[in-house]
Amino acid sequence: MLATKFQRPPRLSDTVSRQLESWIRELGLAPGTQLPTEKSLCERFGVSRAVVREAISRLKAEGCVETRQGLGAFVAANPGEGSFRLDGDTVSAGDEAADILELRCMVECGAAELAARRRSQAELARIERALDDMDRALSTGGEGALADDAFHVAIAAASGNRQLERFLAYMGRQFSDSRLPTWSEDGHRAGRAAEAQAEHRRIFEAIRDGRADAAGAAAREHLLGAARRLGISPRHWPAIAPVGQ
Amino acid sequence: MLATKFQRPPRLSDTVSRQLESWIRELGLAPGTQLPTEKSLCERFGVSRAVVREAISRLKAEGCVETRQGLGAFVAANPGEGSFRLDGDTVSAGDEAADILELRCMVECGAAELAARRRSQAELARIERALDDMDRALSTGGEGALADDAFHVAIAAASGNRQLERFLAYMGRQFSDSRLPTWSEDGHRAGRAAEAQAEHRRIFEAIRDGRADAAGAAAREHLLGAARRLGISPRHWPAIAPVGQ
DNA sequence: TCATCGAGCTTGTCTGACAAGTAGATAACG
DNA sequence: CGTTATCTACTTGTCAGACAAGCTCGATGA
Repeated sequence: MLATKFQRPPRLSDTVSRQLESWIRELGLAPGTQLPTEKSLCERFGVSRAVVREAISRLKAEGCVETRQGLGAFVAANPGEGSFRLDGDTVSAGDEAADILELRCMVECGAAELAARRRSQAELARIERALDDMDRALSTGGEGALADDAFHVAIAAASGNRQLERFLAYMGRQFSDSRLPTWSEDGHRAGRAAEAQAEHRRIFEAIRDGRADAAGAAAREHLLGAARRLGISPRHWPAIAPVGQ
Repeated sequence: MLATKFQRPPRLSDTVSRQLESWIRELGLAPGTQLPTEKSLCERFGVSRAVVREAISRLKAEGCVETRQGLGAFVAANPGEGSFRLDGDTVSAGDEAADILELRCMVECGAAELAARRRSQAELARIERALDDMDRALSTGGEGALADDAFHVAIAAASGNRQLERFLAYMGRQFSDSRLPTWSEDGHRAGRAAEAQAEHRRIFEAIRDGRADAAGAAAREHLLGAARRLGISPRHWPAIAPVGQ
């Protein structure tokens, strides 16, 4: 099934974009250098403009090309540095996990504050639904990690800031393991799940009541609690606790 | 010149790809799920097939969609897994520029607070050096954007959080244009450069004196000022101003 | 029952056209 | 002569319609 993937003839736009990319890299074109026009690329590669445009569209998505209507296409400022990545290996290492948690704390607190200011009824309901799901998981001893995820995603969405939402979603994915110790059987028994849920509820109530500062503080408490439950608390971490006091 | 970036109307294909992406994530479509056909997407978004194809091409490049000729388009195995990206094109749309600034504000304020707590003498000196460079640029009417960049990078480094530093460096790259209106000839004449520099100095002094809250507040003021200088202040933005009051 | 074929769908590619934005030359004006 | 306004040529962005290539599935026939 997947084998067919490898014998499928490559699409023209892929070929062109690959050639263009290596062309840029090999010639070491400086950022800002203008690329040939679409028309001349069509002639050079012997393809239609649609293909060239799709190839360029891909390079744009990869961040190594920018285009301006009426001007042309240019080598982007930082080819290859177009994205931010927290790679999985570093996430587990002690200090870096703490750093990431700290970064996440800043953003998550900000999201909670904004959510308290801007939440709509629908978004509030979505947050509460996730909260209820976790309540159920708590009473049945079941799996609550998914609802936990949904809870944080819903808060990010309620912040009304799409970029913030995307960034937190990204961090959440990288940190998906981090909820296991809380919602595992052990976590239920040791009361970690109940503890986390209490923190969740405080965040929700503050957002519901529109108390931005309280929401931020509750989020901070929750992240601190998460760090404790994960056993993370190196030299760096404690420093952020007193923020706002 | 590059400042026009912020008022450029977003391209249709960007809008479509963005909507498609959020659509996929919000519905939580499982990997392998088939997407609507290009034709129906055209009707749904009211655009031509070329636009839909470019949007999909972009999602393919981002790795969250795969297509098979004769079959259709499908949600990829790991949608948006590997990295986080604020791409240059989406930065242009007004609301999104505001969202990014808002996100940046959270992180930059946090960095300033941490820097005030953790700065070493060497890091402090590095910040001051960048500040002096900007002073020189100010008095000679010269170019200060590079030193401006160095200033913020130095603060991020002084936070002692590597991940935070990397993330701010990434955002700084994406936002490199944003300092032009401040340090351009016009910016010098209109006093924007002097204004920014005064804000810089307040941040530096708070960090030097170890006043974390003041450093955070000064950073917030600076980001608000930057937004003002860029002419960004849509519905979203003002809400973050009163944080901490 | 089973192999074959074809209609009808999908994406991939091509073509030609027009709209929108920019830079540079040209012309008009003080 | 210098400055401003306009116009032209060129670029990317978008549209429309067509055909090619690949896939699914049911009708057809042995």
